[in-house]
Amino acid sequence: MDYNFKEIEAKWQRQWRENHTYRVVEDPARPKFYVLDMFPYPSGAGLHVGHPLGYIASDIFARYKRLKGFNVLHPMGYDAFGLPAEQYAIQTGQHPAVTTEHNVARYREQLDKIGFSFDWEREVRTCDPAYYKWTQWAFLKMFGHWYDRTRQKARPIEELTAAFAAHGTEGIDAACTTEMHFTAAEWNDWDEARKEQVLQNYRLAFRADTMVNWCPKLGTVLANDEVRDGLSVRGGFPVEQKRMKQWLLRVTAYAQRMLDGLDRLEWSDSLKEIQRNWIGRSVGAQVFFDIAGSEKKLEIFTTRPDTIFGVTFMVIAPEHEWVVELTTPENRAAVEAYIEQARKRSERERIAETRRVSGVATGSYAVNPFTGKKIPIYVSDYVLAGYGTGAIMAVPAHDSRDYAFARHFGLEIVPVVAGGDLEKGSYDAKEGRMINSDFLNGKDVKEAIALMFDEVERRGLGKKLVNYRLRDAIFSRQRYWGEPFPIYYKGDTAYPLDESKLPLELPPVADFGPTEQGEPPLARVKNWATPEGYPYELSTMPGFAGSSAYYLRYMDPHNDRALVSREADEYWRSVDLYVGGIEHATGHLMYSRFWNMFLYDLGYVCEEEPFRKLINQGMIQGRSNFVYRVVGTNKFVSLGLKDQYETQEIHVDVNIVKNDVLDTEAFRRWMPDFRDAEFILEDGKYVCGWAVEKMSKSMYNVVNPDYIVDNYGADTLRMYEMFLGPLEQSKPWDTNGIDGVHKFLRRFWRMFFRNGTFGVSDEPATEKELRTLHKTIKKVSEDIENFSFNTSVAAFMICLNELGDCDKRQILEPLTVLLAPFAPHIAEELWSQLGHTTSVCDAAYPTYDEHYLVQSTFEYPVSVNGKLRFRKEYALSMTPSEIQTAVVAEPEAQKWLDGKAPKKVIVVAGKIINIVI
RNA sequence: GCGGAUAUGGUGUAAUUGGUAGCCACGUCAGACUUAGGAUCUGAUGCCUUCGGGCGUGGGGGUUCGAGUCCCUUUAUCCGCACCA
Repeated sequence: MDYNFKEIEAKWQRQWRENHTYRVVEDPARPKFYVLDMFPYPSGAGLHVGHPLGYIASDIFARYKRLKGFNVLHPMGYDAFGLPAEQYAIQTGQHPAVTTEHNVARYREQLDKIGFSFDWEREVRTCDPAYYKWTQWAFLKMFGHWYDRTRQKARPIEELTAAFAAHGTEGIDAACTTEMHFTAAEWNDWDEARKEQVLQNYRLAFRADTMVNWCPKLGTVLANDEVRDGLSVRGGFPVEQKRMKQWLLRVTAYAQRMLDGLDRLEWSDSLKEIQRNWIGRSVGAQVFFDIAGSEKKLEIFTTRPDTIFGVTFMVIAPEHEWVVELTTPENRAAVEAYIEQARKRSERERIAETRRVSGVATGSYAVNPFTGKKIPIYVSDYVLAGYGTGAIMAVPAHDSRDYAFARHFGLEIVPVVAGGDLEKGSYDAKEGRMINSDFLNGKDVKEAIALMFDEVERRGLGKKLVNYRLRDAIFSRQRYWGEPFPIYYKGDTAYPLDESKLPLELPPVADFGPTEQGEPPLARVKNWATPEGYPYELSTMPGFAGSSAYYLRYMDPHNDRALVSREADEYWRSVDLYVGGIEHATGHLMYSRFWNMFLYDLGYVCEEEPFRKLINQGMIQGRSNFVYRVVGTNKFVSLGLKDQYETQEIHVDVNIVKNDVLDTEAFRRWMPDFRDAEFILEDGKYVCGWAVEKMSKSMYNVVNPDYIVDNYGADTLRMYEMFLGPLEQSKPWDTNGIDGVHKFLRRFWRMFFRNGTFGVSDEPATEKELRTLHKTIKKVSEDIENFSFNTSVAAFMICLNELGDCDKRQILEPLTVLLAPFAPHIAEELWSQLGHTTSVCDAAYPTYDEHYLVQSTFEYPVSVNGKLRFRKEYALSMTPSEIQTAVVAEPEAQKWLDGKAPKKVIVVAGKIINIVI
């Protein structure tokens, strides 16, 4: 009987579905394990072979844990709100809900073919009102809370208003947009709208007028992680800076906790590093500089207060709020022109012109608090409005940008650390002795920094401060296909919708683009307002809103009274293993941690961190094939002969190429142009060229998992994807080589059959066979635990090579279970043929017996003068000196010793030997 | 500029974690069975060689009896951040 994977896979997939084999229920009697994949955005293109890589790895791990006796939660769902469906809707007029539904069905079909052990009864979709009710709910909670920095915890906003009413801002250390100071009397005197305006400064979800990334082409604002190199990540359209009133989440309140939490997570170092950089903590000093002829003081942030004696000018960002005030009448025209020019430049242009020095003097002067000298204040766009205070003290001697600026404008350059040559440029003086710095002279830089922190504080000039690069997340999008905000307005004041009114469902619209007035699509909805007639917010939430807490929803997906019940949360707690792409490092993985920490503060979840261990699978790139057309003809020349002709390289569909050999008949059928193609062959074959490129339709290198499943089976696909290389490494997909894995499965299958009929022998296995079995169990299990799936697949192959044509139940039965996580269909079929009536999923994972692995002897390598000459087995029980004697007495050793007595015999840790002559 | 990662046969990779480099596959070559093979099975396959051996893990140096592995240095590629004060 042949290995008919088609029949077997269809049969078992049907059985699993009918028997709800992978349904999971909370069971306090069993230990839990939560294995999660990053849920996909169901795009119109469907899955290619790269997408399931992570899913296969997590499925193997989930199945392995289940066999080990864990109650495994392994769910799947869809991140269904988002831009592509909406862009498609604008173009075609098709409702995104319709295309999304269609794409979801297609994804499901593709996923099912691969034989995943998902509990589909827990499926979630972010665009489902029953789901996004809880996204809106969390938003309302954030709106209703502020962050107490003293207690490092989110607290209800009512506690803040009570404190304000009792003693104003006195004694309150809250995360806020700008520091505010007012008394209880002032607070109590304000009307509701004014109070609300003040509270927006503290709420964790708040509305503010800020500089945002505006993408005109998409007609929406974007978060920082959605912009790269001045272009939108989705679509690649230019993004510009614009001041707009937007909803934001105060993620910066959690910056320190998110930073500290990283140390406790089992994530890769590179991923942690990306998040650390993104948070960008830096310790420095806030220093106020007097402005000559003004009561005001200019606030700056510096990490190098030791260099203040070298400050010879100051620079503020073009967007700095005091620009107008600081500009003297005679400089007004120049400054205004500069600001106008800076405003017009897109982010992209600013980056491109990074090296060009530009700026203009305001005409005002500040006073260096330590030297007492008057120093000019400039405006330049090399200072960013969004970081620190938007103003800097310039130390041209030790900062390359300040240096370039000073040179350009002929400003004084004073070195304050010894050791560099200022003619050549600035030098960053991270160490060295201070000079030109009064009381700091002769001191070491590190010492000077510490002294200056104290001195700045003692003189009342400022204080030590921690600054973060992380910015609050812009949370509104002027789009249709997202969660509506549960917010309505009375005048300009925002009010939260009552929780009992959730979900606030997304209303239908006929046109998905912005209105003529440039308002979001929801402005087209008639009566988009509360029953009382107060208008709702017109923007919707961004893509990351729905994905920030989906892992919690899987724990209790049908609960309509809570995001997750206390019981379910306390059982599943947090994700034990999360598998997904590293591209979410600064987006989803930051927002989820923030969201979870917030819910943790409020007591809704019991773990502060959502994802304990995280594996980033590598990206699967495409491997394109080429044919070479002889220019001006319809002749195609094989790779090895192409240099003899003038050829044109043409992408050819990789699906009609096998092992780089073109199926010429299929090629003729592929496109009408090639129907009469002629071929110049080598060795009777047409060999194609190849290159690694991005997997895309236009390169004809997209390999569809369905195609592999149809031709080789899901089990082969699963094992081959793992065999391709280390999980975390990016690599090109190459169908060449899949035969090796397929052959393995056929060989395994054949071991259970004799002359076409099923039959295994009940004879006891030999010592050698048992040794192979136990070695394999140990190796495969350890490799799974280490996510080294490529080597575990290799271990299976080695096992079969060693077993030969062994047909013993004692060996084959445990191997079947061992193989089940990798190739569940074939394992299930063989398991049932072996006479079992229950699923192989319910089998017990085989354990290995040390008895078969422990060696009584050890093969010692023996080298003479450092050159390894031979190996010899000695008993483990021998002492080093016994081994020495034995080694020197070996005839082989004598041969190399050549009659001489060894000068030295080296035994390290009782096992490593070298003889020095 | 700062930070992270990677570099091993024709190809994907492996290496008991400092101990015979190249496991397992792909490919290639040879053979067997076949009317046939893009099926199956067996064997060979790092490079050079005067067949003694020599050389080999991006390059150079070091530590060590012994280095793919540790240290220094350098090059290349990939990724993240980036006028971040």
